[in-house]
Amino acid sequence: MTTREEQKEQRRKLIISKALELFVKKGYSDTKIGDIAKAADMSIGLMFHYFESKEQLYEELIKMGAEGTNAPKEMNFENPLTYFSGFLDMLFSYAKEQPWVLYLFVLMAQARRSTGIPAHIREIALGVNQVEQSAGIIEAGQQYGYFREGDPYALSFAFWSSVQGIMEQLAVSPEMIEKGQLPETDWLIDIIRGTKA
Amino acid sequence: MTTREEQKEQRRKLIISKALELFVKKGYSDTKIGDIAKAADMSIGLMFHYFESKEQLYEELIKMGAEGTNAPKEMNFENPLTYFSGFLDMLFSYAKEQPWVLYLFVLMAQARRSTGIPAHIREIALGVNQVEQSAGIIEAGQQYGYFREGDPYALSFAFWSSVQGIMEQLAVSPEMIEKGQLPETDWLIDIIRGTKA
DNA sequence: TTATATATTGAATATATATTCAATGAATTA
DNA sequence: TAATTCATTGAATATATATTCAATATATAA
Repeated sequence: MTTREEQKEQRRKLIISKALELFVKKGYSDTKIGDIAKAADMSIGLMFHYFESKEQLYEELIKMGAEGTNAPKEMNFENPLTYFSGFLDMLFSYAKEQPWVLYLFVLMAQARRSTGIPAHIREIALGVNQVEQSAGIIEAGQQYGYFREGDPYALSFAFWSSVQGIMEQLAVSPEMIEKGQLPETDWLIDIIRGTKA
Repeated sequence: MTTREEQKEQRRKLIISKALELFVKKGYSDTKIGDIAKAADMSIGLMFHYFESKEQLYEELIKMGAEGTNAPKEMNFENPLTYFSGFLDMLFSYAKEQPWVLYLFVLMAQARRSTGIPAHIREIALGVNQVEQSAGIIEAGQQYGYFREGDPYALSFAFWSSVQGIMEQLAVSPEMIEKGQLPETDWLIDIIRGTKA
């Protein structure tokens, strides 16, 4: 038997999780409140009992993502390459077990790019931008030969945009995950590492 | 002095080009007819004089893309790697001069992925899918050491999803293009080529 | 020049969908 | 048990936006 508080918390989590999946797969505007309600098996009216608006629900997800995807900042690593490979390994391993981690990553990327999203929410997503930070790591690492030659910012941009493209596609291609046809970490690392012996 | 026919043709082209840019930057649903009308500097009513619906306008763009992005199929190449590098070179060079080539590429990619798009239009976009075709080329090329080891389909998927991610981001980041911070072809080729001496 | 066809507009309409709300039932508390 | 608070619903409302249309201006044709 669940108490009312627990019940409420579970409901909220259910909505959050269904909404996340839908937002990622259909985008913010194409995800209708009705879609979420149906996915969570409840009336539209009830949705508004738990979240005051579609926008606020979306904002809550973005805030979760803002915390979650900040993780790598705190990771410590032996050499700068493992900063990147470690993050990718995590993402790929979660892709199978806990797709919501992957979904959150994709959600953030979409929010940063899409202009159809309420400005103040987009700001939050833009605050978490791996490109800038990684450019610094790449620049430093280039001196020791960890990374290939080239504009550090452009390298960082290429790497993260690629990761984003792959994750976005994976999010709507469950069969790739089931079949075990996930890209390998090294393939992507080679974008920034370049050709080594 | 322009004749009416020419005038009409120019108007259509203007609408097409503004719509393409907006669809790519904001997505199908977030692009309002009013946005296109404003961008093309005409009334909403006039839009409907030239295109019978937003959907039909979008479909026309997708059909253009279906022809355009088929191009590499006809390219002949000395070794299988130039099949990919040639396509990338083209895309990057057009990114500066004729962004609409890049836009068309992105539009197709988005249409393939997004479920918010009318089904019959999405079908058209799905008909042009580089992943399948490239997987065959990669598989064949692997035997001669042109490509790295690994599931050919997964390699193709990784490559094209990366390209897509980069182009999509470039489409909304004009400053990257202006600053000349475009990724280099080799960086992306190394996803499938791997580490060579 | 006159008549006809096309271009253009702004206002009207239709529709989808977010949001509100009054009513009802179920759980909690006194 | 009685009173009160919370959960839930379906119907009503508000709003945004695609689409239609009648009216007007401008170009072409006779």
